[in-house]
Amino acid sequence: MSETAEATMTDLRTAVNDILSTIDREREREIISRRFGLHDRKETLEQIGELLGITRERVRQLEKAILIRLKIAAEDGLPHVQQLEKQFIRHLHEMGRVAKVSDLAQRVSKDNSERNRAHVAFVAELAPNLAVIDENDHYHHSVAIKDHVDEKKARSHVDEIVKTVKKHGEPLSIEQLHDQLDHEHPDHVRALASISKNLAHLKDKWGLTKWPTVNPKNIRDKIYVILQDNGKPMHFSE
DNA sequence: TAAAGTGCACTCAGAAGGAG
DNA sequence: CTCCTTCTGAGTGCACTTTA
Repeated sequence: MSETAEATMTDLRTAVNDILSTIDREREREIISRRFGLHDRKETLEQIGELLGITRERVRQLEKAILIRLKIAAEDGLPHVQQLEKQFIRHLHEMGRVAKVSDLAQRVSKDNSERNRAHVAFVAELAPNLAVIDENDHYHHSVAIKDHVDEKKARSHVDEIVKTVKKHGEPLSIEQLHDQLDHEHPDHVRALASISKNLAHLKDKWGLTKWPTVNPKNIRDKIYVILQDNGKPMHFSE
C-alpha cells in the first residue's frame, strides 16, 4: 500500500512538472507555479506582479488565460492528467464523491504537505471530470466528481445539510440526515457535510461548529460532553 | 488587436478597544 | 476572559482605457 502511495507521490510531482513544461513562456510558468504554490508557498497577484514587473491585474489576466489553455489541452489529453484524474475519481468514489483537497491529497499520496495539496488541487483544476470547490467562509477547498455534483450543486447540497441541522436544533446522525434529505447514499451526505466549515461532528453526530456538543472549545464544553456521554443529561440555558 | 494598466467596489481577516 | 463591534489594509474581480 505504501509502495503505491509513494509511487503516486512521484507520479504527481512528475505530472505537475510535465504539465508545467508544456507552457512555453517562462513567465507564464512562473505565474502558475507561484499562484498554485507548486514549488513553494502560494503567492498573491501583487507579489508575482512585482517580481515580473507587471501589475497585479495583468498577472490575474494571464493566469486566467493560461488556465483556459491548459484546461483545453487537458481535454485533448495533457500528459498524466487522465491517469491521475482516474485515480482521484476512484478515491473520491470511496470517499463519498466529494472530499476536501487535504483529505484527497492525504489519501492519494499519504502526504499532508502544503505542496502535495497544491499539486492535487492543480491537477484537479485541469481535470475535465472533476469540479473544484474554492475555499471561502463556508466551504473547505474541495474536489468533487463532476458527473455527480458540480461546484454549484455541491455548495447548495452542503447549504441544505447545514439548514437541516440548524432547523433540527441539535446534532443529527448521518442516517437521520440521510432520511431527511434526498441523497442516494449516507456516505455522500457525510462527504458533503465534511466539506462544510459550518458543521462539526463528534462520534458521527453532526451539528453546527458553534455548538459545544459537537465542537467543544473550552474545558466546560468538554466536561459537558463527557457528562452527557456518561448518561447524565443536562441542558444549556441557551 | 492583443497586451497591459487604471479605477473602483467588494470581501475578508485580523487588530484594537470597550462592555459584561 | 470572552464576546462583540468597529476599523483598516490586503487581496481580488470586473469594466473600462491606453499603448504598442
